[in-house]
Amino acid sequence: MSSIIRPVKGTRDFYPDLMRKRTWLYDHMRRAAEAYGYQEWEAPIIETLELYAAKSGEELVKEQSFVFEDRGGNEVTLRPELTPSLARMIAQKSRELPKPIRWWSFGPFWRYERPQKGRTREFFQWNVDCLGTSSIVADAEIAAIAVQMLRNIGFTSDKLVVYVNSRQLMDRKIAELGVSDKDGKAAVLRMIDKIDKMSREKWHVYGEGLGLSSAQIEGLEALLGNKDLWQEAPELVEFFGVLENLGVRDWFEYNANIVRGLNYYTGVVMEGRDRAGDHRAIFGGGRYDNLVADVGGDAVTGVGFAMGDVVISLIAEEYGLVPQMASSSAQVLVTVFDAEHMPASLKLAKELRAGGLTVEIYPEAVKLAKQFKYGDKVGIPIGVVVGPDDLAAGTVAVKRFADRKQMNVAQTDAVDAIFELLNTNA
RNA sequence: GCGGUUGUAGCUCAGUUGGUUAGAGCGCUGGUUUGUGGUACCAGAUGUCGUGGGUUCGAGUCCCAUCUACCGCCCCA
Repeated sequence: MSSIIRPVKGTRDFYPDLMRKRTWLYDHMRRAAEAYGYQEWEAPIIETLELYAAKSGEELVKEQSFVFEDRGGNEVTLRPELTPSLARMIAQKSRELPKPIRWWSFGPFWRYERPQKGRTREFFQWNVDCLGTSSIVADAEIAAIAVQMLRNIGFTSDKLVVYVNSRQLMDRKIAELGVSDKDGKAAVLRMIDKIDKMSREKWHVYGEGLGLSSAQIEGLEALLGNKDLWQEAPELVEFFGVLENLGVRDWFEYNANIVRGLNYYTGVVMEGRDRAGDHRAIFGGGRYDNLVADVGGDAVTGVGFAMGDVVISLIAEEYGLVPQMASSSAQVLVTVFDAEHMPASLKLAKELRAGGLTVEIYPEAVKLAKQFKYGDKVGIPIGVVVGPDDLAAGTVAVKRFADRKQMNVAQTDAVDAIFELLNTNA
């Protein structure tokens, strides 16, 4: 046991039980994105370090990415996020792609951090982005898609919430406090991000450490406590208005504390959370109007969000929203009466498949009880038996496990009979 | 990088102030039932007690180290 080679720290082995849950999430993500006309795409999972160096968070690139040299001596990184790859790909084709560009993606990402609850080193992330339009409708649409997915899996707005803020608004307000240089503003944004994580005293000390006066710190505090601040930002007023029309306004709240860590955000920023506050952010996103130009392309504006698979899975499990799913994808288990009847079972399985059913055959002539037990255990709804009596009569025994309903039907009618059983309730 | 918790059967765990052959439930195998699973009853198999050292007449239990997973901090796309 202890000699089995271990998996890499922070990775998860997707055994079928877990894989089914991931696929379940993926299906809901796909449905939500496609409902709004988004196209699926994918980027490479390794990129040059250079791609991230400019615009992602500094900590992210320097300390939390898997960076290594390839055999040619080039520095490459396992992608820690998708948006820079998106910007790069858009930049390459920005003149030929019809706008708005509506794309979604789901794939693996890596961050070299200490694994904890809701955080792994390899994780899967759903990205939805709309580029080539500055309309606030795009910001709201992106937000609505995230909510759509959460609704699809059974969440309601009393459990989850999306906090919203505007980088432009905060920029303006911070400038009004007398912080105008770029680095100073970035430091204040980080300070805002920390307000919920430290005591008021510590937070004040932290602010003083940044060189802020106590008047400035108190001003900032008042700012963050102001629930109506959004009314001073036309983009937020409009944003909430569009959400109203899209029918999802109840999921959203203004929150001045939300600024998000990424450096490239320029406008609306958002963060999905559980209202109970027991978990990390479910998704995060915002508008990034300069990113495509920053990787060398024409100016193409964009807005998007990313949802990791880990936190949403934890919360969905917590609220009992993940359905029980059968292990086997088969609708029918063809049993084997004894070794002599194996050919008859194989032929029957072939015919059932030809009739459009998914079929597992039991590969050994063990006693029927064992075969039935197996079929029930892996979640196959129907079992069939072809024994000597059936063979002589040209029939098969068809049984629905759920209610033990069993009937003998002519072999030629088996497909219809099974579909009938599958389509009626036990 | 810092602090803490943890590790005993396939799984979830119990195991007294250190004491002789390490237990339970679930699961698994067989049987009650040689053409039929979910319940019930009967029987059975299964352990380098994470790893390496140390203390002791004696260690699953105490000490040290180490690894793993987990929980915080840091950071967070």
